[in-house]
Amino acid sequence: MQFSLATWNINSVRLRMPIVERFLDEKQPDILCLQETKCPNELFPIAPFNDRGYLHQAINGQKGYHGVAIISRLPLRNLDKRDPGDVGHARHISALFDVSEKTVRLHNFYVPAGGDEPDPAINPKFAHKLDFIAALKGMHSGAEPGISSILVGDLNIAPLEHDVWSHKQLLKIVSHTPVETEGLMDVISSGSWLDLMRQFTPEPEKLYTWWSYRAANWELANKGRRLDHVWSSPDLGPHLADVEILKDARGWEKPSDHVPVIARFDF
DNA sequence: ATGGTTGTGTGACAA
Repeated sequence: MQFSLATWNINSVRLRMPIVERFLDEKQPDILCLQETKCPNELFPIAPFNDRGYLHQAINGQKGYHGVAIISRLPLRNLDKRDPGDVGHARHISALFDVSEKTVRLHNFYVPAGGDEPDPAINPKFAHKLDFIAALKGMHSGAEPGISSILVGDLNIAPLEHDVWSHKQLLKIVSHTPVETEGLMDVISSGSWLDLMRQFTPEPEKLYTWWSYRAANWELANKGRRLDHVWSSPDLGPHLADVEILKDARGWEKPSDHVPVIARFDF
């Protein structure tokens, strides 16, 4: 059987429902993980998802900022949420689901962007981002015996040289500073995570999931970064069939500045 | 080019 899972920083779920519906109709993932929903739970637009067979949701939202959600055709259980730094931000939710013979713990993260100054001593937003890296470092893909793991989301870090348009020019830019990139690569190796997006597309091929709104022509300039990620425990690696970055979505009407990433598995 | 754009929610902040 095939199973597919998508992640997308949507930058306001209510404003973007037309392109969310288009995405679901065209790609039909079994599970969609959203970040930056900017929507209180009681105002989350459930009906368009239910109409398409997504009867299960795990939502952690708040007014105005942040917010994450897992939208699923498969039942979700054992919901959990974390708040690294204990600042009251809705930036994580996790759930268990069953697919084929596997039980999977799915984590959906929205790591803080971290502001402009990459110095935790003077920039509390960067310190908060480092709290998330520390929290991720405490997570192992084999944390729960007998349960596989998938971790997705907008991690707001482009860890590899070819995850950005210019490694040299971005070394002092938040999202690609050494403390972030080395931190995230430590998380991947110490937690035994597989970086699924790089399984079939290793460096030096460029991979981007985000293009700034501020470019006059995002496509022509192509100054992208890979800020969105899909990781799994090693046991799921042999089941990975394909990873698609839906770059076209950056050109849809009223787009998010991030595009969806879809991982497809054969079980 | 130390700019530029977008969203929330109606002023300032986050990204």
